[in-house]
Amino acid sequence: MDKKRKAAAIAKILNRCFPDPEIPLKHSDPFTLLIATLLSAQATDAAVNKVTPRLFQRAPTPFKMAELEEAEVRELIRTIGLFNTKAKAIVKLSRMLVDGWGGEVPSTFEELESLPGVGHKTASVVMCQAFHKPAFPVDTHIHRLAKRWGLSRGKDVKETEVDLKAVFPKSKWAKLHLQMIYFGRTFCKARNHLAEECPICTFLKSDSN
DNA sequence: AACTCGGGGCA
DNA sequence: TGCCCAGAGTT
Repeated sequence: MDKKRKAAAIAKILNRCFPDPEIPLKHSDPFTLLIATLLSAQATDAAVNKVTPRLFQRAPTPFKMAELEEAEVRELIRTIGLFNTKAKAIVKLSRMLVDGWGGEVPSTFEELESLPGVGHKTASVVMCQAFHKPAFPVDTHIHRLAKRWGLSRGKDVKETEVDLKAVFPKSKWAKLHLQMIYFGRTFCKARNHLAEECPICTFLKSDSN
């Protein structure tokens, strides 16, 4: 079967496993989602959810966040990995939003990626989850799954993103990003790959291709 | 391309 | 304990 048919079958299985995938603060405003996504780098949902209530109570908007001392932000997110780097980025980013964008989060890749602490992956999450624009955030989980499923031979996430965009319809990118991450965390783990219990591995094996 | 930040998860 | 991670920036 060709890759698009394989991809469609995989998407169906993912929908069954994770019908309504969530990320921290997915349904919030763009600023909150941006900060939560930035905090999520190399960290777990639980760790992020632990610090965001106090952080956003103290500074719910770029204007409020821009007024905080870096030391206070660092203290508010102290329990998260990379807290020093992230605190610096959050304060500077907020001040940039106030000075250059009237306190609004921009909705283009170029503008988002010009902000400190915001790379292509974080920008992609904001683009598709906050602004509902076409983007497929590809991280190391998704990179690994795409290769295991034979949907990409990309040697980095950049190449994998191109390959995945070619086989999945644009309307599904945002949801697939979340579903694939949860799937990678549950079944196709980086280490200790649970191939016997993995519904997609089972499907691909049973299929003659 | 390699290194660094950093607490947490997992073997 | 040691290695890796829902990345990004610097050298």
